[in-house]
Amino acid sequence: MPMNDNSVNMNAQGGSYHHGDLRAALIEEGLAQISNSRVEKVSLRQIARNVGVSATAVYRHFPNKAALLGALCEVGSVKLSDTFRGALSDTPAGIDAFEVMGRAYVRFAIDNPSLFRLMMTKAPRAEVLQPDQEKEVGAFAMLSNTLGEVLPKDTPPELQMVKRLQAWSIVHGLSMLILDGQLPDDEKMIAAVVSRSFL
Amino acid sequence: MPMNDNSVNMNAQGGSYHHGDLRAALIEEGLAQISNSRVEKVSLRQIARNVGVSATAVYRHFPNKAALLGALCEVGSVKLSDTFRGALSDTPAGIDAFEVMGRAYVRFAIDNPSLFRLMMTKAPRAEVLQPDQEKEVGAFAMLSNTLGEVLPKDTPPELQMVKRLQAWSIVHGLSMLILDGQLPDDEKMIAAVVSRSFL
DNA sequence: ATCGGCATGTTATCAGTGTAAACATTGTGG
DNA sequence: CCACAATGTTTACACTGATAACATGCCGAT
Repeated sequence: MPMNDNSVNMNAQGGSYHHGDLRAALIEEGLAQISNSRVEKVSLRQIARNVGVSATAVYRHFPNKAALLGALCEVGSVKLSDTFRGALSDTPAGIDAFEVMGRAYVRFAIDNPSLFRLMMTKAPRAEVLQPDQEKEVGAFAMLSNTLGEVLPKDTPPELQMVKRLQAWSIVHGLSMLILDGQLPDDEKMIAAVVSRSFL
Repeated sequence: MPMNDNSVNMNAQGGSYHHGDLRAALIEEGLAQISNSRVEKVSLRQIARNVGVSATAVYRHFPNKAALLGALCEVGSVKLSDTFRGALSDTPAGIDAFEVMGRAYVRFAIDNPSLFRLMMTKAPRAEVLQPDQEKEVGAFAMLSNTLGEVLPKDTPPELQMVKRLQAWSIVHGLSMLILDGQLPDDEKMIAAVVSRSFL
C-alpha cells in the first residue's frame, strides 16, 4: 500500500478532529527530529506525520517551515540559557567562571548539534556595540558578561570589547570545528582551548 | 509553457550530443551557483539546466549530488591555499604573518560564504595530533604552521599545540559568526579580534 | 574501412519535499 | 441555537535527487 501523499487516515485512530494543542505537539516532535537528524533532513511533512496530522495542518500554526524551525530555535535558546545558569550555579568558588561557561557552550553545541547550528544561523545579530547589555539574554551576552566579571577592573572598554569578541570566537569556533568533524570531541582538548590563558 | 521536467530540447541549440568536457562545465556552473546562493539552494538540476544538459547526465560524471559538491570543495581548497600564499607573499617584513593569515582566512569566508561552509562541513578531520605536518596543506595546517613560526622558539610543544588550536578556533569562530550575521563585516573589528595580543 | 562496444548522452518515472487552494468539521459567542 | 471563526482535511503543483531503460556517437580492433 503506497503511502498516499499527505493523508492521515482519519477514521482509523481514535483521535478527534481537533488536536487540542497541535502547535506544542509540532514543536515537540520537531525537537525530537532535530535531536537525531541533520537539520537539512528535518521535514515538515515527517513532523506532521509523526504527530498524526496532515502536512497542511501545520500551516494553521506556522506561516511556513522556517517559522516552525524558528520556534524550535526559541526553545533552544531557553535551553542554552538554562545550561549556562546551571553551569554557573554549580561552579565552586575559585573556579574560573568564564572557563565554566565556555565549556558549557561547547558541550551544548556537541549535545545538540543540529539545533545549535539552526540557532546560530537564525538568531538576530548580537548587540555587540556597547558592553554589558543587561537586558540582552542571548548566548553571547551571557558568555560575554561572565568574561567581563573576571577581567581586571581597569581594562579599558575598547580592549574589553575585543577580548569579549575573542572569547566568543574561540568558543564558537571550537564548537563548530568539532561539529564539523574537524576536531575530535575530546574533553581535555576542549578545556585547554577554552582556558583563559590567552587573556 | 510549463517546463517539462528535465528535458533539454536537443534540436533547438546547435550543441552536439556529446559535450566534450561536461565534468568541468558542471563544476564551473556549480561554483557560479554557490557563489551567489546559499548552499542548500544549489540544485543539481539547475546546474544541469544552465549547462544545457539533462539532469541525469550529471550522474555519468558524479555518483550523486554530494560528489559534485565535493568537487566544488576541492576547487575551493586550492582557492583558499592560493589566497593564503598570496597573502603571505604580499606581507612586508615586520608585519605579523599570523595576523595576515588570519585576516585572509576571515576574508575568504566572507567572500565565499557558501563555499566556505561547504568546505568546512565536508573536509576530512584535520591532522592535529603532532605539529608541523609539512605534507598537510589544509586550511588549518597553513594557518597553524604560520603561527608556529612566529611563536617563541622555546614554547613547549603541548602549549604550542593549544595555541594553534586557539588560533584556528578564533579565526574560524569569527568567520562563522560573521557569516551567520551575528557580527558585522567590519574590517577594524576583524583585525582587532585576529590580533595576536592573546598569545 | 567497418563495425561493435563503451562512454556519454537522453527520456520516462518515482518518491519525496514545501506550499497554496478549496473543502470539511468543530468549538464557541451573539 | 446557530453562524462563524478556528482548525482540520484532501487535492494539486512545482520543485528536488535519483534509477532504469533507451539513444547516440567516438574509437579501437579486425
